[in-house]
Amino acid sequence: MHPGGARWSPMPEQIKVLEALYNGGMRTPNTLQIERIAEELGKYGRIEGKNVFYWFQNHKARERQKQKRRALLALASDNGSVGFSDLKREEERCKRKCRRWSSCLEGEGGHSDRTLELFPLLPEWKQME
Amino acid sequence: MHPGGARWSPMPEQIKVLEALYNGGMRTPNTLQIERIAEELGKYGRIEGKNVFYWFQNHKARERQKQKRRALLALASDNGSVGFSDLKREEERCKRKCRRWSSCLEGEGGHSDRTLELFPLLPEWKQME
DNA sequence: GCAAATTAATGATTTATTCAAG
DNA sequence: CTTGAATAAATCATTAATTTGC
Repeated sequence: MHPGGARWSPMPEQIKVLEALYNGGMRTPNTLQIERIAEELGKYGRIEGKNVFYWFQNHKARERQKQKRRALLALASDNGSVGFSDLKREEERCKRKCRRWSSCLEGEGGHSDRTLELFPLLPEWKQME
Repeated sequence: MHPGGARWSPMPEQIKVLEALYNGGMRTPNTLQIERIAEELGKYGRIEGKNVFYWFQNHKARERQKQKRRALLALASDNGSVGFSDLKREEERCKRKCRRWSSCLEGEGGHSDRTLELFPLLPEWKQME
């Protein structure tokens, strides 16, 4: 499972609590709140603060994604002149293009550091654990 | 200066050390490295780990920006057929368009965020700090 | 010279995107 | 495919340069 070195896999009870908090309006809990939530959720399984932090980040972002898709879909069904797949295709084209601009001549060679151990020094972070 | 609640303002010596590390190839130091660096830089003025973390993030990102601009400029001066301002304008157009897609019908009335206190766990979770 | 007004740098957060485990 | 984890890009906010009118 994940004693040792695997990623956190939330228990159903933990998810229920997290979603309840989210539906209650919580979006970016601060350190203290995160600690308390982690402590509470610890009753149901191993968990640490950063898991709670990431859960909110991801859930918020992915709700936005869904919302965006729904809106796009709604627009597509309203307007007969341009179909959904057209919108979708155009969006992809644009994204690729933007990515192109962004990564234009990025490398410069240089240091082959490719950093090893990563870490999340998260905003509002302090010696969790 | 910044005892209390202002933002970190790096001393010249601190900057020199940070830049030396950066030029040496360091990009995303891990927690241990950050702590050591912060400890070292603490000799020259108050500093904490997250300042070091943010410094590397920002410095890396802004070096990329400069690089990108330089590359774009170089391309522009090489190729007479398409001017710099053209590239710049097209980039902006695309970015706006992408942003448009992203923010399309974003709100949709969702939660009135700052409402409801909720949940038996976390006594008094509102009004943190 | 010298503050008020603007603008450029940059520390700190948030959001978007990507990677990879399962 | 879903989603935890991590990085990169965009944005916000405050401070320092600098310009400008007196």
